[in-house]
Amino acid sequence: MVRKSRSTGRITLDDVAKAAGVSRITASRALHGGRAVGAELVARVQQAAAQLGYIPDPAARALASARSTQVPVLVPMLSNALFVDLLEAVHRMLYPAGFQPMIGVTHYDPAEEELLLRNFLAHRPAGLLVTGFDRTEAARQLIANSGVPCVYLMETTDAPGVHCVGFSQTAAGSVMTQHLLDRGYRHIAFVAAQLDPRTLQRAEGYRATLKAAGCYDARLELLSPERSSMALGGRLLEELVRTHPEVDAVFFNNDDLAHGGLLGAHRLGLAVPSRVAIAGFNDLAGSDQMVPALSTVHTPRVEIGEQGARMLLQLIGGQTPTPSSIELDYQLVVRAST
Amino acid sequence: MVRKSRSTGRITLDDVAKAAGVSRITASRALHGGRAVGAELVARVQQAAAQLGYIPDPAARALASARSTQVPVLVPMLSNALFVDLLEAVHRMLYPAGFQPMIGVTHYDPAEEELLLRNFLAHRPAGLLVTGFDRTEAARQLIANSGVPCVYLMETTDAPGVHCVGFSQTAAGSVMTQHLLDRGYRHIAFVAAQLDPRTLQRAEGYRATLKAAGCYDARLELLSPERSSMALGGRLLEELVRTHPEVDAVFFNNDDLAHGGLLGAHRLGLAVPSRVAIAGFNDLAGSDQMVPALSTVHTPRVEIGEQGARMLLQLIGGQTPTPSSIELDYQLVVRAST
DNA sequence: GTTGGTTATGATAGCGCTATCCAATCATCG
DNA sequence: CGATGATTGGATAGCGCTATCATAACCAAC
Repeated sequence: MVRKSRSTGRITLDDVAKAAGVSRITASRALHGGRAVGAELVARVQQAAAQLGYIPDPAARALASARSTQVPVLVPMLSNALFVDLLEAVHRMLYPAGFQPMIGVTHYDPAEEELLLRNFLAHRPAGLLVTGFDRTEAARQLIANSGVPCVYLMETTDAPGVHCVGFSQTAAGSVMTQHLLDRGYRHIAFVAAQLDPRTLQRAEGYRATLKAAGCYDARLELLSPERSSMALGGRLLEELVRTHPEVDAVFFNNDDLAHGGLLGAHRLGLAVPSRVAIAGFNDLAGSDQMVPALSTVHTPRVEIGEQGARMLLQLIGGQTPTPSSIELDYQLVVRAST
Repeated sequence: MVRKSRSTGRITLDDVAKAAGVSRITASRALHGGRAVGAELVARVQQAAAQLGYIPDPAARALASARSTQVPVLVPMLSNALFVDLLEAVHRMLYPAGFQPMIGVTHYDPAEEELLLRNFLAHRPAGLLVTGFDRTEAARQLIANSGVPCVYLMETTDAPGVHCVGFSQTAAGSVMTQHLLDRGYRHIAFVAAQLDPRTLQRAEGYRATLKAAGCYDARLELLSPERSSMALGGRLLEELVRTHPEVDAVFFNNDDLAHGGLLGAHRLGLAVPSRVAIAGFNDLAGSDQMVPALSTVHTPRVEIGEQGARMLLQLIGGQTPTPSSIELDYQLVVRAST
């Protein structure tokens, strides 16, 4: 079929096909391997494509095949280094496999996530990576109805048919609390900001562990809806020490809060850990540099990104990954601050 | 024209047009405003679209119009909070205007940037935001030949026809150096990592200012190709103090290095600023929380993002922004560490 | 040979949308 | 009042690619 062009001078598959002396559809198959093509033709087409500098038009491919190579990755926030590490890992896995990760930032807002999802799904993505399970019912429906393979990151569930990679936030919260108990602290505060579900799960771990030890004091649990930051960590530590001077250890729910708390303690002239112990969560860059070095829980965000991406690639390839839910290990990292 | 469908049950513009009793092209124009359409028809079409839950297919739009709504934003690194702030600002401006910012991370690697550019340009983006001017010749050509409006961020140039928003890295480097001189320091070291062009420009400002004051000592200039990090900052401070004990001030090229340096000084038992003054660059979150609080240069990355995005929107709209080069102000922030 | 089952290649027909031209209507003006 | 131009709606023809079905070629088995 001959076609007249209103075209841009762009090199199309037709040009490649002509140069290789084959039909357009054969050129397509030779380049993208939809179906068997003779080895000699494949070579000829690939050479022609390389020589002409052919670049496939992703819009046309998406339109014709009802699938793009895009993979939206929805994370709550880029200012949390946790998610930057996660995104790097995801990118490292997906990009070489021919997929285009598209970063979407939800700002911890389910409504915003729903909007992003709606927009991204219009692009007919190859797959989908999202953070956690906390979303609007509409968003859930969008994912389900789209038929796009989806892997959930950071948290896990046993629900059948749900593919996820994460770790037990609750258990990780417990472990650090237990460590503080083991060290002999008895007035252990918990400080959290940005009260997303994972934060609350860690709080749950903290609470349960202290209750089991008979040391739980609700007044030592500070949950702030504000955005997590060093400044907030400092402020909350100060508040805590002023209103509850008996506090002898503070478990900050995030390393940035803990950094701020540690520095706040310095400002107040409180010795760490002798007057007050400080613990963090996530083991972000710099925690080992603090003075004293920060005890924290190292979370497997890189592995989550890698394994989540790998699982998604399997789903895209039509395989059924087993297990469908992967729970990874975290690591208690004991340093000088406790 | 009637068309048989191999379709997916997706709601198309045809469905909307039918429901509104107009032709497909009129529906398209009513929704996207390419050309004038009667007010009553617009209302009817919009209502039909809303009622059916119509979502335009971006791939089809891109294919038919040779333009998508995507706007690649290429930044060197997400682990530098600077660029996260920049991206947030860009997103805030572009998204409500109907454009889809696509984050691309170059890892400070021109070859990787070129690859990203090649891939992104295949999507026929509406516009392009890139960091600085340091790229491969091929990348330059790609941008120029694509005809896609492009705004350069972080640095500025007077070259005609180049649209850019940034600040003078050199001058900002000078200002902090001058501040240290004014405070009476005479053995001022410069510590940098990740030697991108902007870092080198700041080094240039440092060098020129010290030379003018007759205080320049090349041995106090530490340029490390490693990735910037707190750990590196601590390590380099230690090295500096060991090999050049006369050093009385250190200008770290980035706040994260400075944080590490400050903490390194603590570990070594060096009083800040009396034994050694510490200065940073960028005024990242937490610099005001350090003990002592970190003197630094506040850089206008949020404004760069906003104004860069605004400029790009003008270019996309066919306007010619004046001026084509915007140089923004930075702020010397003097705190206790100097 | 003919049948039947595999490949390997091609022709055709869209994917869902917009560019472009054309026709119809209406206001403006010498 | 017809000519002119501006404005609004529609018909047609693709954008660049792949799904789908048909066709041709080949080999094994009766």
